This record gives sequence, C-alpha cells and structure tokens, in this order.
Amino acid sequence: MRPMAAERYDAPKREKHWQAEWEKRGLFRVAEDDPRPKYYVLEMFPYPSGRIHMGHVRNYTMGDVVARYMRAKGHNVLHPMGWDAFGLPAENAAIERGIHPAKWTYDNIAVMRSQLKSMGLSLDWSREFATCDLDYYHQQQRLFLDMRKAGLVDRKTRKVNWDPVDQTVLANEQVIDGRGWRSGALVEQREQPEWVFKITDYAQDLLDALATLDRWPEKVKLMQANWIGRSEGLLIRFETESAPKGHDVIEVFTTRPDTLFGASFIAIAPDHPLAKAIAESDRDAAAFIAECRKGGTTAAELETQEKKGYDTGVSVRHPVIQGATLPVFIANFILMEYGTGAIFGCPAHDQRDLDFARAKGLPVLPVVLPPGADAKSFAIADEAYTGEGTLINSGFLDGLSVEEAKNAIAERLVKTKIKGKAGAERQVQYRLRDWGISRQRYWGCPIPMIHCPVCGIVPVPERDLPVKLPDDVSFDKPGNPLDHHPTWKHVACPTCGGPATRETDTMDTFVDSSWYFARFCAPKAKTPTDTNAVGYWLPVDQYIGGVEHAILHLLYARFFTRAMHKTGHVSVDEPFKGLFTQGMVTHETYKDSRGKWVQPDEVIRKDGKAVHAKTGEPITVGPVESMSKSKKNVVDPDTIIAAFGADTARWFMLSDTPPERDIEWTAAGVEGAHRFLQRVWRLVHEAAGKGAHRGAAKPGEFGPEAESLRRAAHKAVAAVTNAVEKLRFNTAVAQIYELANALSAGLQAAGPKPAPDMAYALRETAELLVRIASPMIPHLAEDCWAVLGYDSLIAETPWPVPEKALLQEDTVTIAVQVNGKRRDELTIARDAAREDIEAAALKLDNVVRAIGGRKIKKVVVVPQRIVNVVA
RNA sequence: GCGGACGUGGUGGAACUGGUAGACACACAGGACUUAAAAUCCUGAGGGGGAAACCCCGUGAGGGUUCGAGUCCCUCCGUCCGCACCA
Repeated sequence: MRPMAAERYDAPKREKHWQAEWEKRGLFRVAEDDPRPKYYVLEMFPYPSGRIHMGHVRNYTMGDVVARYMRAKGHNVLHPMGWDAFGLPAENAAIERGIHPAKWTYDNIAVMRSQLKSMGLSLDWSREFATCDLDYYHQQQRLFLDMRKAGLVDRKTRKVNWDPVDQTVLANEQVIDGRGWRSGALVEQREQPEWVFKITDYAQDLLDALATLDRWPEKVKLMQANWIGRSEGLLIRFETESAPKGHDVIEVFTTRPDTLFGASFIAIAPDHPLAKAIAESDRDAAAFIAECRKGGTTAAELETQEKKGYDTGVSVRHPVIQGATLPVFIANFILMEYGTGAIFGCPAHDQRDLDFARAKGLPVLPVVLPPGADAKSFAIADEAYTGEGTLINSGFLDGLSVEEAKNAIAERLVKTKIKGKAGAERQVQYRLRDWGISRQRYWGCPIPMIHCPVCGIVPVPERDLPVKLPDDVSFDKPGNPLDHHPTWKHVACPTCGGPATRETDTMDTFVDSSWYFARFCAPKAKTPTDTNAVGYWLPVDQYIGGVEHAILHLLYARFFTRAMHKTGHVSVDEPFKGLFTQGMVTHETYKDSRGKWVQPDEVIRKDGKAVHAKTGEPITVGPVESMSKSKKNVVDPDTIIAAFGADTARWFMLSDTPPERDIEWTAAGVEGAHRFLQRVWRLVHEAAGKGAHRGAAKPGEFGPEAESLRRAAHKAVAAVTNAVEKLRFNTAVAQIYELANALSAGLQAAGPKPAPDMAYALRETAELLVRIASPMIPHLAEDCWAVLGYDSLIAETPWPVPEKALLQEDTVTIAVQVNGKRRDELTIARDAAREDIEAAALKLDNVVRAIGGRKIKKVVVVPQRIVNVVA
C-alpha cells in the first residue's frame, strides 16, 4: 500500500503562476554584453491568420526545449518571436468583411500572442515585431535601395501569370490547374515589367555552400540543389541559311554535344527572336505561335500535349558534317526561359526529340551504342537510348565513350569560327531564375521607386523614407488599391521636381521573411541591422520549421544574407547553421452519413463504433490526414491547454513520434501524456516525503538497491542529454519514462521508512528526473522543484552532469551465441580478459548442449558485447 | 519520366560505428483496492510448439557478404515526398 497520493496537479492554475513569475524576473531577456557563449534558437515565425494551430504548438515546443536546454547548459540564449504579417489573406478579409487589413492583422496578432504565452515558451518578448510595422518595412526599403546600388536589383520584362479578374500577378504556387486560386479565372501568360532580385548571381555560390551546411537535413540540401539545377554543357553556334536579317546564327545549349552526329533538326521556342522575325513575313508561322501561347502550362496538360512543330523553311549548316543541313522548326515544347530557347534534336537519344521526329518523319540515326549491343542490328524503336555507350556513326568520335566524345567535340568546335565567333563555348546553365518580387497588392512593403516621365525610374531618396502605405484605401474594385488611390502615387520627381508617380507594386512577402532573423538581433536599431548585435548573434544556431519551406523561404533567406553581407548589413553568408524540419500534425478524419466532414470533438466511441456525440448517428472514420479546416480534423490548442495544461500538450508533441515525422494527434495519447504528468507529481511528492536531504548519506555508503537506482538516474541524465542534443525528443521522453518507472519501483521497495542510503538515492533520483524533464514540461518542473524544497527556479538551475563512475557498471551481461544463434547470456567483470570470457562462455550448460559434442572451429569474442562459438 | 526517403508486434516507435530485435508508450487482457465506478497499483503479451527447462520461425519479398545482418551489397514489390517538355 502506498501513502495517500498528493492532490492532483492543477495545471492551468499553476502554469499561469509560473509564466507570471518568469516574466516578472525577466528570465528570457537577453543582451549582447554577456560572458556566456551565445546561442540563437529560432522557429519560423507565424503568419497571423487568426489562431494558433497544432503545427505551431509542435514547432514552438521543440524550439523551446532547445532554448531551455541550452540556457541550462550555460548559454546566453536568444529566442525571439514575431509576425510574418503582410499577405493576401488580410486583403481578402478586407474585401469580404470590410475590415481594414491592418486591423485584421493586429487583432489576430493580439489573440495569437496570448495563445503563445499560454504555452509557457521561454521567449524574449521584448524583441517582438510584425513585418507590417512601419519601422520594419521602412528598414526593408533601405535594404532594397542598398541592394539596388549594389547591382542586385533589376527591372525585367518577362512572362508572368496574370489573373485577368483579380488584375494581379500570381506566383506559380497560386495557379491551380491553370486557374487563379481565388478568382477561378484562366490565368494568362503575359509579359510585364517587374522588379527582380538577382539571385542567379549567386546560383553557383548557393549551390557550393550547401556542402558547408552539415547540420541541415540532406533532403533539404538536395531539394535546393535540384532547384538551382546546374547543368554543364556546350553552347553551339549554327550558321543559318536563308534566315531573316540579323539571324545568321542560332545558338543552342546542349548537355549532349556527343550526339551531334545524330542531329536531324533544330527546334526553337515560339517566343524565340528568330521565330518572331519569321512570323513577320509568314502568316502560318504567326498562327502557329499564337496557338502555342494558348496552350496550358499545367503538368496534366503538358503530359497529354502533342509535340507540335512548324517547319520554317530556314535551315542551318551542320557544324561538323560537310554539306549537311538541318531544318529549323518552331516547336511548342521548347522553353524560351531555359538555355538559349533553342535545341538541336537528336531523336535516337532523347525521348522528346524522338517523339517529334516520328511525328515529322525526320531521320533517327543512333550514334551511341549500348554496351554489348551489335552495331549492325542496333536500332531505335519507340524508346530513345539515353544511357552510356560507345560512339558510332560519328566520324572522328567513333569508338569513344560518351564522356570522351563530349570533350572531343567541344575541343573541336571551340576552335572553329562561325561568323567571327567561336563555333562553341563551354557553358553552365542553371534552372534557377531571378526572383520576381513585384506584387500588385496593397498589404505589402511598398517598393521605394518613382517613375518620372523625364528622368526615368529613380529611387526614393533616403530622406523621404519610409514610403508609408496609405490608411484610406478601398477594396471595392479589382486590382491594386494603391493604383486606385486618388493621391498616394502622385509625387514630385526627386531628381527634376516634375510630376511623377510612385511604383505601386509592393514586395513579395517572402522578402519580409528573408531577413527577420537579423532584425531580431536588434529590433529597434535605426538602421536595418546593428553591426554589433548581428556580429554577436548570427548565424542562427538552430532553426526549426516546416519542410514546406525547404526551397522558397530557405533559399531566399540564404540569398538575402549574401546580399546583406555585400551591402554591409551582416558579416555572414549563411543565416542558419543548424536546420531542423519538423513533421506535420495529423488526425483521423470523420464523415457523417451524408458525406459531410465532422469535427473530432463531435465524435464519440460507443461499443467500439464511432457515432455522432449529439445525434448518435454512425460516423465513418476516414484516413489520418494533416489537420486542415476543410476536412474539419482540427483540434484547437486552446481547448487542450484549458483542459489539461500546456505541459500536457508539450509532452504529447514530444512523445512517441520522431520529430521529423508526422505525428498523429489522438485523444488517448493526450490523456496518456496527462496521466504521466500527474504520476510525476505524485512520485516527486512521495520521494520528497521519504527522501533525505543532501548530505544525509555519504558516497561509498550505498547498498546495492540504492546504488542501482542511482545508476539508473545518472544513466538517464546522460541519455536524455544526448537525445536532446540530437533533437531526438521521442527517445528523451522514453528515457524519462524509464527513470520514472525506476523511481516508482524504488519508492515501493524502500517501504515507508527508507534506510539513509535509499532515502538519499530516492531524493536524488526525483531531483534529476525533474531537472531533465524541465525543458519539456517547464511549469510542472517548477512546482516539483518547489516540492523538493527549493526556493530557486528550475529555469535558472544548471543542467545536471552525470557522475561518470555511475555510468559504467563493474559487470556486464553479454550474449553467448552458438553458430550465430543466441543460446545463453553471461554476466562477467567489465574488464575481463578475452580468454576468461571464452572459458566462462564454453562452460555454460546451454552452450555445451547447443554445441552437442561438435568440434569447436572458432570462438569470436567481442569484449563487453558478444561471444559467438562456431562449431 | 528524373531524383530522394522509407518499409520492424494490434498501434506509435526503439535498437550508438553490423553484436541479446521489439526499449518506452498507446490500446488490450487478467488481478489488487472499492458497495460500485473512476483514479491508482501489480502482472501478462511478436507467432508457433511444450507442464516446464527449452526449441523452431520472425524486421516488405528473394538472393549475397560475414563468426554474426533490422543495420552493408544486388534484384524485385509497396508507400510517401520533391521536381518535371530543363535541352
């Protein structure tokens, strides 16, 4: 029988108490003049959509564990929070409900701030800002102007996704099945001038530096490398015959110059300059180009789209086959955006070229022979051969490998001359395109430029910053409210003083999130960054967020940091030293008999079947999917925190599932987490009652039971330390469970009046348990700490260091195998000699029986691990 | 199509550099306490055989390397993710 358990832990009440206590003492405020080593923990800041969701709870819990752990380890930890506050949803709210975007945004921030505060996060709230704060976007405008001066900003006219109903450019992600995500209108490809950041200047550097990011997930690095899409090849110049003036050369980029002898045509993009020139005097060509423009750009459409081409009648001379010519087609599958917008087609070794050649009846000549194939009988049917092999039908390249042939043809062509230029140049192409930041929207950072009919495009002078968003805007017509505003855009030209207009485009919100981590270092600085502060804090030591930002945000931020370095705002190139991408929060889905989605809190289980809580009608349980409002499978963090407390939500988020994987939220799991916290509460009370204070027993006076409990405790400290360092929170949790089980067993074994050594061990174990659990369940840990008699805060208590002597056992238990099958185990001195281990193993009854009188061929002994007898 | 990751009990998962597979938890079953329930505590549990000691099988499938494979190599199957007419 156990003594009466302590009353239940009233989490919601106690949590508020400790949150107030931490805040009162300013525990999480940090400054740069601190002797401790710095550590910067950052979670991707939230978009203030209205309320926090479980994804936030998971993300911020993980970051908070790291922050609290590093603080306990003696670091000066910066752990800030802010709001990624510009963006389209605020404008939608304005359009749909007539609320001003600013009011909608700041109201949401107020709600979400208080929700985050209820989680007990160790944040330095004094550094909070929103990207829609005038001060923040003012500094962002200065950055833009500095980047422009440094040559990193450009104005380009290029193809954009234009939504004709909403009258705005849409990002690729906002085009769904060829239609605008909000208006549903068919998106048009339109050429329009836009402001771009020259991220392509850094393509090679952004690629190379991935190798230095050793604390980034391989997956993310790979995705970025693919996105940058470097390919090495050859730019080949083809001399044209009978082409319009100014087009006596067509430049083609290829990664397979080795297949040049197998070329049977040239294809150019519909918007290639030559195609346009031809269209001027060729109606059919013009009609074909117009038809290509209509074609959709979605994956599904491209998949089914036929390869179409228009024979222009123009031809080019083959660079290495004397007297041969190739016809030039305008083709729908050639992109102007990649390479030179022109290719040479080698049908035998490229599937698209083959499809095209078959449609047009062009020759298909194999020039690469697969290993083992016979040159005489080898032919291409429906599938192009793209693998390695030996060159054939290729003149001086015959007999070479693909790799050798690439070099040989390059060397030859580079030396030739076409119209005064080299016949070819080795070239590197990237898939990455410059970052278009112009958005025709109100709720974003205005681009500080002015269009003057006399002086052209001029920057807003420093003294006239910030360019402030007007408050009095209306959303009653489609398009950009800044453009419709009666007065805002009209200004005097800063150069000539004449009438001019402001740029009405605002910046992509990804710009806002590309430097906020630098602003957190000195959020009130009068310049974008404070040299001392960013010098001290950057780079971010541990960044945590969703993998959905693997490319966009994380690539932009890496570019922006380089740009800020170039313009003297920071002194590093890489913003995030360590990156962790956490999984999503999922939940079962439910539907009623009419096929309508049902919320989890409306579903109950009756006799093992899911039924509606109110109506009792049967509910169909669907697959587990990531929480989303549309499927109604969401659980509100507020409800959970109010019912069980923040520690329960935090503990659940860290338990069982590895942090990088999706976690399934279940009611049973939450209750389990809550039960465990109550159990810790009881165990600590009991241990505090039975335990002796420090000094009550001296080292060396511990009996075997006390000794073994102490070993369990110190081993758990070591294991949890290791797990948290590696962000393997689920295994840390498992270690804590194990230690709680050990403490519980120890309390029971010790009886109502434990001996002095056991009293000491019980108390020590309870203390260590609370200390290693404190980053995860900080509120309960504070209460337990008080129960153990301390008037200090556990949040200010250093991380425990395990006693080395207790981590190593004097004896070890090792398995004994016979022919690789485990037959027995052996407990022996840790430092026992090989021969002794072997001798002891061979004496075991089970081992002798398993050998069964056979001759022992060999005995493998791995001290402290295993013995394997081969017979 | 290209690139990548993963596949372990009823479930989530553990197993550091190859060395006792299934830690820990959830769910489940039995028991204790209780008039009863809740809460709590104890016990059990990969599959099969056996009274037991023990034995056989077992980490998606098949093969290989090794004294020894969840872990390394090859082939196949399945799931998930990213990119996608990229020349």
